[in-house]
Amino acid sequence: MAATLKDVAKLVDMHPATVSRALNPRTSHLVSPETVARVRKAAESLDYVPNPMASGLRTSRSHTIGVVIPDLTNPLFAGMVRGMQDTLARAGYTPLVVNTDNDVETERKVVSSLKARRTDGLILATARREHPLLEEISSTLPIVLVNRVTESVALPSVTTDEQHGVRLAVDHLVGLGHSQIVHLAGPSWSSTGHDRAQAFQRAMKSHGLTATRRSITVPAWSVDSAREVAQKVLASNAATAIVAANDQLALGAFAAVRQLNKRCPRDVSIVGYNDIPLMALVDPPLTTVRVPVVDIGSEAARLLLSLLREETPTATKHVKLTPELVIRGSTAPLRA
Amino acid sequence: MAATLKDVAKLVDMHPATVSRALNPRTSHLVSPETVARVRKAAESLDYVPNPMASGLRTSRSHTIGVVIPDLTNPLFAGMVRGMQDTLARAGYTPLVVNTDNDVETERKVVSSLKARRTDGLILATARREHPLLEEISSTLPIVLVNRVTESVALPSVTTDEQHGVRLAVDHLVGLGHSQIVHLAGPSWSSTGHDRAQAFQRAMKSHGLTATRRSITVPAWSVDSAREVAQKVLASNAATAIVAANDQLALGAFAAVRQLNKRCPRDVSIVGYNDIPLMALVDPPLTTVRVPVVDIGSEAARLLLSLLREETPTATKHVKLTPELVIRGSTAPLRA
DNA sequence: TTGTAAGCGTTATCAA
DNA sequence: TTGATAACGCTTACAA
Repeated sequence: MAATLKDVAKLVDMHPATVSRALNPRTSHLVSPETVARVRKAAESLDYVPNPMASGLRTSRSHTIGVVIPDLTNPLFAGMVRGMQDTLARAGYTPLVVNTDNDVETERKVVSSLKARRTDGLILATARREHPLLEEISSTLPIVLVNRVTESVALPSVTTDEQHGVRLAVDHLVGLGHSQIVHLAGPSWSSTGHDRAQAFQRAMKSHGLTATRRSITVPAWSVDSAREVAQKVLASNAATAIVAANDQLALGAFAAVRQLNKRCPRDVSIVGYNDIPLMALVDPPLTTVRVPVVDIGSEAARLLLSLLREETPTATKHVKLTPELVIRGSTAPLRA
Repeated sequence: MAATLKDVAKLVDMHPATVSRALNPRTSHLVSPETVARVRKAAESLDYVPNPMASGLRTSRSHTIGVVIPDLTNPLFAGMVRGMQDTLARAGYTPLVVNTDNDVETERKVVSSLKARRTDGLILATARREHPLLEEISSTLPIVLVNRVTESVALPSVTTDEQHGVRLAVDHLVGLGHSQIVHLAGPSWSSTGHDRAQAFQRAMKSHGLTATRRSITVPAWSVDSAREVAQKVLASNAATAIVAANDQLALGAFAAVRQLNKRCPRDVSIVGYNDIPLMALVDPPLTTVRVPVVDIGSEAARLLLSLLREETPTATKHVKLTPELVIRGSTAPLRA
C-alpha cells in the first residue's frame, strides 16, 4: 500500500541505499545535491514516509518515550503530559502514556509493558517516594524523574521548588497576621506530600512559629478525606489559616468550613497548591501556589532528549522550576 | 541487550520458528504441549519479550492506535483518553495521543504523523463539524468517530444522546416553573455546539415554548467569552434560566450573574453540561448533565478493536450512550 | 510436529 | 558519490 524506499528508488532509477542516504538529513551530505533534490521530489510525489518499524528494527531506536503518571484524569498530570507531547513531537518522538493509579503492582506492569515496546527513554512522574525497580531500569534506559528526586540512585529530574512554594504560602498568611496556621498534609507515601510537609515545618520555624500539631496528614489526595480531616482540625483547633498540600485538599477544607458554619476567608483563610484549572472560579476564588505544569512537562522532555543525544553521560542534571503565589479571595487579614 | 527469539531457540536447542510458534497464542496449537512448556520456561528465564518492531515489520501491524483530540488538558478529553488507554492496553494496543487545539492545519499534520507511525486505526474525537480529509483516511484505515457523526461518509461512531441530555435539562427547568429559558450555545463550528443548540430548540418546542432569540451563541468554549455573552443576555433579557452548552460556559454564566449583582439560583437558574470534575464544589454546586466520558472512551476503543478483528466489514455501528441529569444547587423553582 | 528459507523496509559497512 | 550486500528480529509458506 504505502510507498517504500524501493519504490522511490525505482522511480529515480537509483539504488535504495542511495535514496535512504538522500532522504536522511544526517547522511544527505554524502550525496550530490542534485540527486538529493531529485530523490526528494520523487519521494514527495509518491507520499513516501519511512516505515518506523523497519528503521527502528535496523537502528534499534523506536523514537518512542514511555511516560508513567498516576492518572491522566488529574489535571496536574494532564498538563504535564501536554507539555511533554508538544516538545517530544517537535523532536520526532512519540510519548506512550500509561497510568499507575498510584498502585505499585500496576506500576511494575506498565513499566515492563513500556520496556516491551522498546521505548528509548522513560519519564516517571509517579508519586510514590520509595521505588524498588528504579535502579535496575535506570541502568538500561535513560530516565527523567518528574516532581521527585531519589536518594539512592542519582537520576536527572525536573522538580519545582516546594520549599519556596510553601514558604510563599506561609509568608503570605503571616503577612496577613496569621500565626495559628495548620498544614493539611498529603499522604506520607507521596513524595510531594512528604516534601511539602517538611517545607511547611521549616517555613513556620523561620517565622518562630514552632508549636506542635501544626501539620495533620490526610490519608488520600481526595476532596472528601480532606474534608473529614479538616473538619476535625477546625472543630478542635484554634487555627485561623490552612495551608493545603494541593488544591483538592483546599477544596475539602472549604467544605469543612461550610459544614461548621464558618466562613472562608472571614473565619479561616485557606491556601491551595498547584493552581489546577477553575480554581479562580470556585467560591471563594482560591489563593494558591501556581505550579507551571506544562513547563514541567516540556522541561522533562527536553532533558530526556538531551540525554538521548549525548552518548557520554555527563553529570546528572536537575532542573528546578519556581512556583509563584496567586492571591485570590480565600485568604484575608486575621480579624482582630 | 534484550533476548531474542534466537537466544531462546538456542537455549532449548530448537529452531527459532518453532519457538515463535510456541510463544504465539494463535499458533501454539501447532506445537506439542511439552515443547510449548519448555519454550515458555526458557523464554521466561531470559525475560524474552518479542520485539514489536520486528514483528510489526513482518506483519505490518503496529498494534498502535492514533487518538486525535482537541486538547488533553480539557478534562472531558482526558477522561475519554483514560477510558481508551485502559481498554486498548488490555487488548495489547497502545494509543498514540495527539492534540489539535481545534486547528484544522495542526489536525492535518498530526493525522499524517500518525499515518507515518503506521497506526492500525484511528479514534477521532475532534470537535469540528466539517472535516475535509475524513473520507480519504477512512478508505485506508479503520476509524471510529467520537462525539460526532458525519453526513457524507458512513463512519462508526460513539456518541451520547445530546437530544436526551438537553431535554433532561429543559424538562428540569420547566418542571421548576421556568419558561424564560435561554440557551448559551457553543461555537457553531463545533459539532456538539451545533447539536445541543438544535436539541434545545426541539426540547423547547415540545413544551410549547417557541419565542425567538432563545439561543445565543458563544464564540469560543471559554469561561470568559461565556461571561461576556451571558452578561448581555441577562442585562437585556428577562431570562430566568440558562441552559449552557457545557460546564465552562455555565461557569461563565455564574460570573455574569455575580457581576450583575444577581444571584444564582435565586434570580437565575443555570444548568451545565458534561459534569467535569469539581462541578459539585463550585458555588453554587452546578446542576449539570453528566456525560459518561470514560465509558465513551472505552466504547470507542472496543468498537475500533472489533473493527480490527473482523475482516469482512459489517454494517457501520453506532454506539449511543445516555447522559443523566445531576441536580445540584444552581437550579431552583421560579420565584413567583 | 518441527525445520527451512524467504522476506518485511531500513540502514551500515564495504567496495567500486 | 553511488551501488551491492548483509543484517536487524520476527512470521509464515512450504517441505520434511
